[in-house]
Amino acid sequence: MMPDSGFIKGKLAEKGLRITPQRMAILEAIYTLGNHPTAEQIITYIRKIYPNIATGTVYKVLDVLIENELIHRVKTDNDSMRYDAITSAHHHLYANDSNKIMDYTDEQLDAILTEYFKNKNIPDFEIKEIRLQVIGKFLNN
Amino acid sequence: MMPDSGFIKGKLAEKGLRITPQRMAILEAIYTLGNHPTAEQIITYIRKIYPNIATGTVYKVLDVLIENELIHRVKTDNDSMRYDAITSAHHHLYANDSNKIMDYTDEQLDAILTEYFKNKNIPDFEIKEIRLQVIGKFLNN
DNA sequence: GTGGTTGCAAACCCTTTGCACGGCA
DNA sequence: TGCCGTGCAAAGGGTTTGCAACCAC
Repeated sequence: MMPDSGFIKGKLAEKGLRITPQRMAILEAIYTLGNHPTAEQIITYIRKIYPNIATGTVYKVLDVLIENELIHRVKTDNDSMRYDAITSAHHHLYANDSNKIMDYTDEQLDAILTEYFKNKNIPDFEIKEIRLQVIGKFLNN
Repeated sequence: MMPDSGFIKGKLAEKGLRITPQRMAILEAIYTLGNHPTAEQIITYIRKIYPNIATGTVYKVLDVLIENELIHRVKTDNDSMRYDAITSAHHHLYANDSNKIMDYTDEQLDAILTEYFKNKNIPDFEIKEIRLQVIGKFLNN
């Protein structure tokens, strides 16, 4: 996936964020890299065409993007943080032997969970988001 | 919750682990502290009665306990690691404004999820565990 | 113009590691 | 007794911070 710069610009503008080359590069990197890149992977990718970007800048921009809900942060039990462009609600499959993470989206599952929690109604807790982590391993590879 | 030392000893013995004062203290601390303590909270708690325990030892013991499935490691998006005595399969409620974590156990939910994934059967992926993270906030407190 | 952003490098913090000593089985 | 476990202190590594220069708006 290689979004054009208009798409990326739009995402930033939508949130009233200042458009800077760094922010565009970082957001584009996350969309392009796709598979839940680490900060390091994002930095490496961007430096190929933009060698001067600073590590600190990347972390600061990532924080801004998270605050503005343009990306998510994903963490596993024995891993550094990973970043993830927000497209729609989705769940994750974790392979605990290979550190791979895959998205899992299924409307039926979301419907089941919503229905379940509507009936359960946990007292004094307001649900904002439901995330499922499915842990296991990928076969044959 | 304040488990007696026989209970703790049993847990270690069950797994064929050598019984040492440090291991007993750490496991007992996790049971007693209850609410998903951080390593630091565990260390502080233990040092009150056992001032000489080394930080490195605590981390090493925690790793051993995890490997032997006596405890779990829980991670949130903006937090250091937390530890959790394993009692039975359970899910977590995260409050993202207060860093609180609560356990959530419900057999009906587990049944629904198991049923769902049995029918779905994700290709090339063998499920070991399903964890739900419910993110939101606690009301009135 | 000016307040939000960036680059840089040092600081941070939690966690891990190596090694000699000590204590459980 | 032999070997695993512990203490200690230093190193590690990803992330954060402070500040001056810079540039989007």
